[in-house]
Amino acid sequence: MARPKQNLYGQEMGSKGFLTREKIIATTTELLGRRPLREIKVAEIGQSAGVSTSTFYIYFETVSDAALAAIERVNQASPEIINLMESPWPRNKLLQNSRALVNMYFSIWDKHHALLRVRNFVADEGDKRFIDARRRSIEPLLLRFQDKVRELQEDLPEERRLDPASTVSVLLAMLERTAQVIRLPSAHRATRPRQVETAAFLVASALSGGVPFLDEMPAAKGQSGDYFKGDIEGAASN
Amino acid sequence: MARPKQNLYGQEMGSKGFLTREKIIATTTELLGRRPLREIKVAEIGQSAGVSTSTFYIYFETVSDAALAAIERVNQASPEIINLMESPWPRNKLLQNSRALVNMYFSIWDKHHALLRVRNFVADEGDKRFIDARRRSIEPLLLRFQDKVRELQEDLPEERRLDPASTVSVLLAMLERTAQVIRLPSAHRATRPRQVETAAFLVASALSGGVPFLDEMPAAKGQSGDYFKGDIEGAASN
DNA sequence: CGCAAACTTGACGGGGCGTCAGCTATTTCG
DNA sequence: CGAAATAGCTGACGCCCCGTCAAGTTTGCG
Repeated sequence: MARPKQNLYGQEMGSKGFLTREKIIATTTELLGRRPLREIKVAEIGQSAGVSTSTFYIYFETVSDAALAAIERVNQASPEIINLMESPWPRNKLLQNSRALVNMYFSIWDKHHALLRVRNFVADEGDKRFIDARRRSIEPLLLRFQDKVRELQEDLPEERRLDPASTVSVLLAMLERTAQVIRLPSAHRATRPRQVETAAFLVASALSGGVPFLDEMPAAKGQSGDYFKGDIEGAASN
Repeated sequence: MARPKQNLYGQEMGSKGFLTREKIIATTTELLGRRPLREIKVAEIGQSAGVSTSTFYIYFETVSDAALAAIERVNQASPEIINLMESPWPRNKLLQNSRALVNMYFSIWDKHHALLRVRNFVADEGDKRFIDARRRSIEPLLLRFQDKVRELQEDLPEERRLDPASTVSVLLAMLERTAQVIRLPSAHRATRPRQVETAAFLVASALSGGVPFLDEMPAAKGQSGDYFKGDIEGAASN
């Protein structure tokens, strides 16, 4: 977002500078698809992009910064997904729609897995720019997801509803990580279609708040501490 | 595991060498708690551990290798968790037990988040040693999780059961990522206790295979492709 | 055309990387 | 015990990447 109008020297960027910057971003994107971030050198980007390292430093401070610019271009909320999330989800289509959502979500991760992985990793390290990039990228999805939670749980008695913000946060966490894990070789017999199926099942369960064991369900928004008094060692450490 | 008996020079390690190696691992662990992996220099580890950089290279090839050694020491399957997973889970305690499990799991991530994050990131990049480290670390949990799926779904008609391997893979993915995300500042009102609650709810749902919308549930192990025919762009790319 | 702003680069000092020869400490064993 | 063998440690060095700067080239505009 907020495409910069100046380079790092404070100069107004004209068409030539803009193109050079674009080429650097494109090259960085390309390299990140083939090699871990930490192995990508400024000299390598320069060589592939056909500019000197000095030129690189006119537009970016570090390789991570160039990667961030590439990451900002990834649209996690494709028109298809938005469209799906904004259409009504009748009860008898809940699982089908969840499945479609999961597949759409995974296909975006398939396409951009290197960039999205780096984004999340650096964000997890606490880098505010990457945290913001992630937040901005998932926000359109997140808000519509929350609406779906409210929509699908409006029939439930209040005390059995799940908190929309927390529910969506956990669901997106599941989707993010499953999209990654699904790419790793699995020693156990977890196949992609079956993991899609499980993910869809969980999305549907959480969205609808449906539970088959209501008899023992306490206030759904309760404090978890009430039910687990074991020795949580340093649960708030670091 | 498989503590090396030799250093990288092919020498048998005596007690002195062993202690030096331990000190390097401990220092690496400590530094990783304060600073991202990529910023940690060999010289810094050496200085903190009271050895020269040359000594470092006798025991490890790179900083990542030292980090891997530190990671191998983390036991994700604490006795408490194993104990919980091996005890019976009566239906009317399903959610409580799930909640306890989630809290135990999160507390381990709280304690070792830096190491576990690095482990998963490097594994996701395709590094076999880190992939193996992750697999070995979660296996005790994973197997017992699978047993619970079978145990809790044995009453269900076969066509409604979830595939244990895929179910557990997705659940662990959810727990791993949620344990991370829970640490990030949340712009929306997702609080830790509520995210624990949602995670526990999803664990309980998946373990029991319970669904409130059985009427439209197809063969639970089906191919996801049957239900989503939209334009999945490059779902198997890269 | 001519000037100012935009753009690019080669060259360079600084610093982390990884190796090696040579020294010290410990162990082995006659 | 003493000496040879083995384990352990390090300073110094060459290499490569980093990030900057002064000095050049190109572009746009009056």
